[in-house]
Order: sequence, then C-alpha cells, then structure tokens
Amino acid sequence: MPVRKRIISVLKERGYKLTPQRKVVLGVISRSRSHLTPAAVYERAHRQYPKIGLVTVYRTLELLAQLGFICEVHSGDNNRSYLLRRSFSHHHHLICSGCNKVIDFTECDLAEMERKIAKSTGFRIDSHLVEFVGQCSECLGEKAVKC
Amino acid sequence: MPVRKRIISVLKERGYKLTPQRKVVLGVISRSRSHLTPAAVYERAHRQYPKIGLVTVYRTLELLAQLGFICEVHSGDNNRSYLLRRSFSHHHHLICSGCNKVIDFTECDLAEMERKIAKSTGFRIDSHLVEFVGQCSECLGEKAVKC
DNA sequence: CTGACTGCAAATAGTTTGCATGACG
DNA sequence: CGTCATGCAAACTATTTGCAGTCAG
Repeated sequence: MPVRKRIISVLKERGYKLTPQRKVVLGVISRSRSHLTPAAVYERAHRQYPKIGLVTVYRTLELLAQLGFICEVHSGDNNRSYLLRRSFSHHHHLICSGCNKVIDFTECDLAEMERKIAKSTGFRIDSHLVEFVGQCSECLGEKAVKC
Repeated sequence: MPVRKRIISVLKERGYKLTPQRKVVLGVISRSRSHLTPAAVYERAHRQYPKIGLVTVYRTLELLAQLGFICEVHSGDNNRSYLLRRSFSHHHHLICSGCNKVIDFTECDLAEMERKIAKSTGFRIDSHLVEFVGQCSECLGEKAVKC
C-alpha cells in the first residue's frame, strides 16, 4: 500500500476528519523527496488549494508528527522542517548540502558503540540520532558548472 | 591551559576587545556543564553583571560559535542552545533526557558505516553528527523519587 | 583618540492561541 | 445535526537590526 493511502486509512480509523486541507498537506509532504519547512508546505499547498491557511498547515504537521508519519529534520540552521517517514522502522538521514535532498537509510552499526559509551558513562541509552552530511552524486557532477 | 584562559588569549590575538560583557558570558558558558539557551546565558550573566543586555549575549554567542569555541546543540525542541567545546577535536553528544546534561564523547566508530553508505548512495560524505539520548546515572537513581 | 562594542528600542520572523464560522461523518 | 476542523486576527516568543552613546586599547 502506498504511504499516502496508508496514512489516510489510519487517520480514518482513529476518527480524524479527512478534510481537503489535510489531504493537500499530505499530498505535498508525500510528493516531496526532501524536508520542508512549514512555510514551504504552506506555499505548495496554497497553490493547489488557495483556501488553506498557514495555521492549518502548522496544525496538520503537528498532527502528522504526533502520529509518527512525518519527522523533524535537524538541519543546522534553526528552522523546523519535516520529512515523510517512508520506512516506518528505525532510520537515519543522509543530507546533501548542495541541494538539501534528504535520503533515509536504515543501516546502522551503532550497537557496539552504544554499549561502550553506556558502560563508560553510566547512562542508560534510549535512542540515537545519526546524520551524515555530504554531496549527492548530482551535486558533485554540477560542481564544475556552479562554482 | 584552562579553556577559558585559552579562549581569552585567542580573542586578544585576533584583535577582539575584551569587554567585561564578553568575560562574563565566557564565564557563564565555561562554568556550565550543560548547554544553555541564549536566554539562560543572559539570565546568569545579568545576575553577575546587571548592565549586560540580551543583545550582547546573542552577539557574543555568535562570535564564540564562529570562532569554534562553543557549538550548537540539537535538542529536539526548537530552541537554540550552546555548549562550550571542551575538547577541540571531533566529538559528539550524549544527552540526558532527565536533567538535560550534555556530555561530549570522542569515541566514534562510524568510518565503516560511512564507507558503506557512501558506496550505496553515491554521496561524498563530508561530516556526520551522532547524538545519543538517554538517562544519566543520577536521573536513573532519582526516578523512584520523582515519579 | 577612535573604531569596535554596547544597550535600547523597534523591526522582523516564526509559531501559537482565541474565537466565530464552516463542513465532515 | 453535532462536533471537530478551519481561518482570521491578534498575541507571543525568539532573534535581528539601526543607531547613538561608550569604552578598551
């Protein structure tokens, strides 16, 4: 089942109303391959459905995040931004500093490192976050042109 | 040489003026074991030196961050906050979700993982960020009392 | 002395809240 | 139909900027 349909059915199940606004926001988020700020989501949603307000975008993003369908991306600059969770399992992000594309990956060899650190600090470690930042193959290719 | 002295001497070297405001902010940051928001830095600095303004705190933090003496901590909630860099080498953070304490660690076994991901995605990976979140030993101990 | 630094106030940006109206189920 | 959701405007919070006065070197 495609992610978008899946989310819609869960919303129904839980008794949330399927308003056109929610559908539009969902469409925007699921169509984008990269993370979007609330303002960017609003801009795109508004193009498709001019009646929508920025506030509704905020509220819808909050709802989707709460339900775990989208997640916040830490992108250094102090802007909130959200990304659809395509895989519903544990995953991390690979971010291209050229075009801002974000790719998920699930591969993760941190268990050993986690154990060592827990041992030496006395922490109980509950979760971790890994982000790699670099340049995607397209941006590497374009470099000669851009600079 | 203690970190604080070291920073002061670098500031001098580079021709920055050593105003009391800068010294106070530096003192606050270097005394704190956890990350502080600009507002928190201001509050403490202001207690010590009431003449200081919030704007100056922002500007000083910006300067210190630019020079690499402090770094921003990603703490999920959308607040900027800064932490003194005690080790000047590559490092990551271990964050306690109970008391917000942040501990640096330098141990980092990501080379292999990085290589795999670069290979499968075609990215050139330039940097990475690792954060572990958990409970420190003190917070684990207090749990029974708190909850 | 003098340019870098500061503090104030005001501007800006991003986000949240209160409330009357509208529309999904 | 009733209730949840929306849109507007206004409130709020965090941060930045302009500018005149101040002070470290």
